[in-house]
Amino acid sequence: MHAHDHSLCPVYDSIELLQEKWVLHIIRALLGAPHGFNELARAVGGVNTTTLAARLDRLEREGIVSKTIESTMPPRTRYELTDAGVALQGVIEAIDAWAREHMRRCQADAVATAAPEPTVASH
Amino acid sequence: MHAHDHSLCPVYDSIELLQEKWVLHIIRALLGAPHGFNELARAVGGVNTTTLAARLDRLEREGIVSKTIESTMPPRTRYELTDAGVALQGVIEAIDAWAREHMRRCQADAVATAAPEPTVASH
DNA sequence: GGTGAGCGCTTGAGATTGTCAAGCGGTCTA
DNA sequence: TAGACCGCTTGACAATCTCAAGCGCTCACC
Repeated sequence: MHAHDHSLCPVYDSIELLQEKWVLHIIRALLGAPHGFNELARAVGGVNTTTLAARLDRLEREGIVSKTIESTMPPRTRYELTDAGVALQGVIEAIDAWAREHMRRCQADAVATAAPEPTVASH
Repeated sequence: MHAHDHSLCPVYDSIELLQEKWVLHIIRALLGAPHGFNELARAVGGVNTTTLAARLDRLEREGIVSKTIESTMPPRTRYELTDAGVALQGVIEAIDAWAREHMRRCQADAVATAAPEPTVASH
């Protein structure tokens, strides 16, 4: 692996973390509410369980997500954001704002003005 | 591949775009100033030229980066952010803010928090 | 005037990362 | 008693990213 000079810059490291595939999607989903494993997979939409497991593992080690086993049998787990995780709301909101402004793509904005909530994930 | 319901959500699409490896790094570098190709590679630190070329190509097609050929011989090109690209500053700033706050990593700050073990809820 | 370093990329081969399908043991709903 | 769902894991495969090298060319230097 490369050990470039940038690696002591926290911003660089954060980007490194956040750009892993599905990470931002996962955080966005979790900002809405805690989720179980398969439930989260569905909320995110398109991840396969292998990758999801790997991401959650990393995010937990990084202190962004916390995992609570509510019961082993029947299996029930809860993934939710830690304080550090919730703090990423600012990032998601910034993306959200940019998207609405510059990402018209296929749609004229469909659902505008429904929620008094500040922008976070809704399906 | 997947034609999920999510794919008409601009936020989902934006995340898809921004999480491609090196994209955020590239934008961050370009927020500082326009760059030539190799110069940009150095500023980003760690990208290889193959990937960088692919990213710039995509970002240009998405209208985030603009490429200006200043001279073909000697070769000199300038990559810079479009208005839509500059608008991503908010995203980078949000990441920046989060990083400073929650990305201790190398710092002797790792006291409380950071619980690797899944906490088991009993009720 | 010849050497070397720089420019903006591209190529083909290899390493890394992400995906798919299937499945384990179990419980809960019908 | 059948089926759907739970939280994952495995092993085989595909997509993505990386490496080293190099093309044609110009410039700064000795």
